[in-house]
Amino acid sequence: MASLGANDIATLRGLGDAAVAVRRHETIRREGQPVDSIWLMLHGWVASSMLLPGGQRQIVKVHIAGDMLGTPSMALQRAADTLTALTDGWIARVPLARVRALFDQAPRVAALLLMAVQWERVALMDAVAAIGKTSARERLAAFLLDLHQRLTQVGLTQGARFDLPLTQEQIGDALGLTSVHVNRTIRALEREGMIVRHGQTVTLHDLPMLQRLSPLPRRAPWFDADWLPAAIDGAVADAGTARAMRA
Amino acid sequence: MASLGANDIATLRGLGDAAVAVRRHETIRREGQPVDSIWLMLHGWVASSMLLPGGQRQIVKVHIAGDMLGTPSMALQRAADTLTALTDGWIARVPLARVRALFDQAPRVAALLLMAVQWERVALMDAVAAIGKTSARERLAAFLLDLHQRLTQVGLTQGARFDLPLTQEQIGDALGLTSVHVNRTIRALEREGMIVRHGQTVTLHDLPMLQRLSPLPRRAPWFDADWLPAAIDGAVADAGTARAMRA
DNA sequence: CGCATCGTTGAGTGTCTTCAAATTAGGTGG
DNA sequence: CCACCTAATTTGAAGACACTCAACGATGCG
Repeated sequence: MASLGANDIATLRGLGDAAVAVRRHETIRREGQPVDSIWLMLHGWVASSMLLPGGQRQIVKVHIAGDMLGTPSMALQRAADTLTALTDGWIARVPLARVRALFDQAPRVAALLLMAVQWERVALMDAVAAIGKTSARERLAAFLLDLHQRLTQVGLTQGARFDLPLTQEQIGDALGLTSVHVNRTIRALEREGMIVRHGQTVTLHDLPMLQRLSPLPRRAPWFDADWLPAAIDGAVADAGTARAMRA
Repeated sequence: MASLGANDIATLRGLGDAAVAVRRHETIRREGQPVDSIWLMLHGWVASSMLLPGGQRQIVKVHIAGDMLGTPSMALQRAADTLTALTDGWIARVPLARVRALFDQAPRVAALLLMAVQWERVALMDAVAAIGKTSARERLAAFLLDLHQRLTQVGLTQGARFDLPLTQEQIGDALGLTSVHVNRTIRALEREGMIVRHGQTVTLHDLPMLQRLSPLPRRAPWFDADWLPAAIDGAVADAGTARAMRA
């Protein structure tokens, strides 16, 4: 459990209802809707986005397998973000009441949940810094490295290669850029030999260079077993949950 | 407790050590340092900022009285953000062990803490959207409105007027702009009669217009007593804590 | 009163955007 | 399996918003 090494997404579904399939472009939950549940992401890609009055869409987070979806809005009356499937996938609903119950019945899991949320908050701080202060090149490098790292943790990379099922417009929405400029930036990195593309597949061909270009540090999580309240419902469930919380 | 109406910052300090004074420009905690505590903010202004390799500084959050400081880094081995006093003020340290204990001893407070953190996460999502997709004018309007609202909740506004002890460079660091452009934008809003300044004092002279300009919605928190686990240590402490958690 | 910090303004530059169109890829039905 | 249609990528050219560099003015503190 300590360092998120566990590998059973299945046990994590102890919290959730039966898995449900979602299709590409499908809206899981729209912003403004009342909040009554969160979701566990079992397979596929989902974007959490916000629509601005001017019609622009900002993707706030790109979710992958193992992530928890929609949790920020649990402190709100109406959801702040829209959850849209970027690919076909599988999700499992978790009624908020079940999350609530964790605090009484599984304080250890509740504490892990808090840590996971704080981790997400740091990721958002990184995003603010990247979007606010860095160039398109740097932002794109950080974006690719972050995805590579997260995908590696759930076994969805082949070495430096991984599948990136986002359109350049969606990448732009995530990075605060237009699709046109995303394209130019991607092609520049490609021309310089830092990345290689084949269809949706991206290979980080010069990782050291990309890391030098990225403005964001790699962060070390701190899941010290001693920190947390005593276990109640067994290490297996915890391991799965911790993995889910990586989102 | 339900809607954060309570008003005793003092009780919230039940969690914290004795108050400590900080002076303007003083660093409370530097990024990269090991994490062993958080802080409650009793008085003054504090910036949470991140330093990028290029030397740029991004202010990720401007903290005011009643906020909790440094909590995102509790999921990390080393702190992600630097906490710097923007004005003289008072803070109270809370060892992480005491936060940990909440989960076993006061699940209701722990649940409130999670909600407060999620609320902060939404604030960061708003920041990402604003910085990523909006103009300097819109961003500044949203910034002023947000501060006005938060300051009002802790009784630090006089109607539409409040004290804004940030330099234009600091405002720029928070909004992803240079101080020069912040200045031009502020003066434009001023020229158009939306705001009035006297020294550090700002008056939102045309609130409806500013709200129309701001790209961010006003968000309604959801602190439903029923949602939370049963109270353990009394409503008074909860009220104070909830207020603290607004940060 | 002098110095440092902060605010203000001008002029020129650059990164990214907007607008537009051509090319390529992907998916569906015949 | 090809034809077609839509979605996505790619490229060009022009424009805009915000940045950089620089200087001057105001403000406040010691």
